[in-house]
Amino acid sequence: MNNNEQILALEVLQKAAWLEDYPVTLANSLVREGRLVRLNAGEWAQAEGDNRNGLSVVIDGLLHTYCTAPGDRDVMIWFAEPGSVLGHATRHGGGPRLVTAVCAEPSILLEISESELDKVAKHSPEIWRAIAAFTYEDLRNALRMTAEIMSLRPRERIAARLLAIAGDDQADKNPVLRISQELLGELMGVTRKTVNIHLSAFERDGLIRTGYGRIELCDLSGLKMIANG
Amino acid sequence: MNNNEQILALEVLQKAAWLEDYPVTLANSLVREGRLVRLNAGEWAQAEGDNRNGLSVVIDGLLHTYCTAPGDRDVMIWFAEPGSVLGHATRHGGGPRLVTAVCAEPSILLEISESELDKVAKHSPEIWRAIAAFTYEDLRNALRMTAEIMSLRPRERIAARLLAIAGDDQADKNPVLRISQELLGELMGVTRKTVNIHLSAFERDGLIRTGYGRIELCDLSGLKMIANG
DNA sequence: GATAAACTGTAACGTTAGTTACAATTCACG
DNA sequence: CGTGAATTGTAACTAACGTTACAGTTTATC
Repeated sequence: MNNNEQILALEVLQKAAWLEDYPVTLANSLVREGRLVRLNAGEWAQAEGDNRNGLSVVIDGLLHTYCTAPGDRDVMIWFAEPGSVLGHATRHGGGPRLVTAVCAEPSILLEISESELDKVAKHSPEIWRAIAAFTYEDLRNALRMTAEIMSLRPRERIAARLLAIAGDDQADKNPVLRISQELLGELMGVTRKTVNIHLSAFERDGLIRTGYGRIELCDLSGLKMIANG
Repeated sequence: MNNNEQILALEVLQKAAWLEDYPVTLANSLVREGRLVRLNAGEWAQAEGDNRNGLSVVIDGLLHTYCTAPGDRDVMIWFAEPGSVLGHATRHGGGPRLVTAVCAEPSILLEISESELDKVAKHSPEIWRAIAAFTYEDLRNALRMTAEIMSLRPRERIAARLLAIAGDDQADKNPVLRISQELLGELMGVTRKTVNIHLSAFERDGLIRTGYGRIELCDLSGLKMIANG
């Protein structure tokens, strides 16, 4: 059982974008040093402000990440899926964690503490380079999001976010998002009503098809045109 | 002359937050391997999408960083001052740069290419850890900005941004920002008019004093209260 | 299959920021 | 000093989103 999970963890690490350019031994070391943790839906993987150091790699499940704005307002930032990394790894503490991560489904995390990272780094110092890489990727997404919110109006922003959530699944079929309009609004800082209005308009124009907790993107290029103004 | 600049570069690196926990030899190596570049106001240090790798450390001057949203809309993200780092350093290219950096003043940059970084890393592999650290710091700022934009209304956002720009200069005197209302608006995604309305209100309430291209923060705790709703 | 929970559709109203345009002020540079 | 550029002040109008509330629909759970 535990063994199965270890094998799964190894597979996830090997396929993760931030590790794919590094030797397999690195993924092996991480699984060997880290601890697998099972969490139920609703449980917190980590809280913003935690001072525990180290990383948590999502092996299975789905988490939602939140960030706190001034005035104790939480805003949902993004999802963490298998392969995503939570937490940080700066030297000497380096300050509190950035986000709160809550399990949306039962999930499995691989937790690697600061000292365990040090052990891995002893034989594979390039681990820090890999960590810099995924942090940079997170930075890219955060900046993109910031630029979108600042320069796009809700209608365009909704189109842009739909495309971002769909990701690069350039499969042959139309991408289908399983997400409520309420959550969509939370993700982009508008109310459900606003989301609803624009989704209805998109559906009228044949760009998407909506259902109960479900959005099918039918015309990706049309959505891109809207996102681009 | 060049020697003076090298000494300056060394000082800046030694004082930079992301290097302060590392031995001085690391800063020395970076200065030795890198090249000092002088740029005039208006010149681009790097463009978003550039595929050159490597880092640029701001040694002197001031740059504005911009990010592009869908539809070729540029939004100003932040400033880069001495000690800031531009660029990225992921393995195997790792994709285009995130931001466009434009000199607001004549500036001096220390450019360190990917291969030069590799040379430094040969003797000091911990350089990657330092790079991960400042990338994480940038991520922190970007997420904070995202959370602010999503959850705060312009009035509160303006207060929050004023405090962020003032930074941690918790000197005895009131912080003074030298920035136009136009630029402020660009920084937080609202129009100059909106900035103007709220700044006027703040001034009426004695929180700030405005002048030509100048804002003095008189009541930091009052501004914090507004930022917190 | 029945009941509750979650999600979506819709509406009236008020607020607020964007748009556009122009005038007044301050500064920089010669 | 004096001219032009940059910055700030102001205004009327429009459009859009937020707020609040409730009804209708789909799914989940037992």
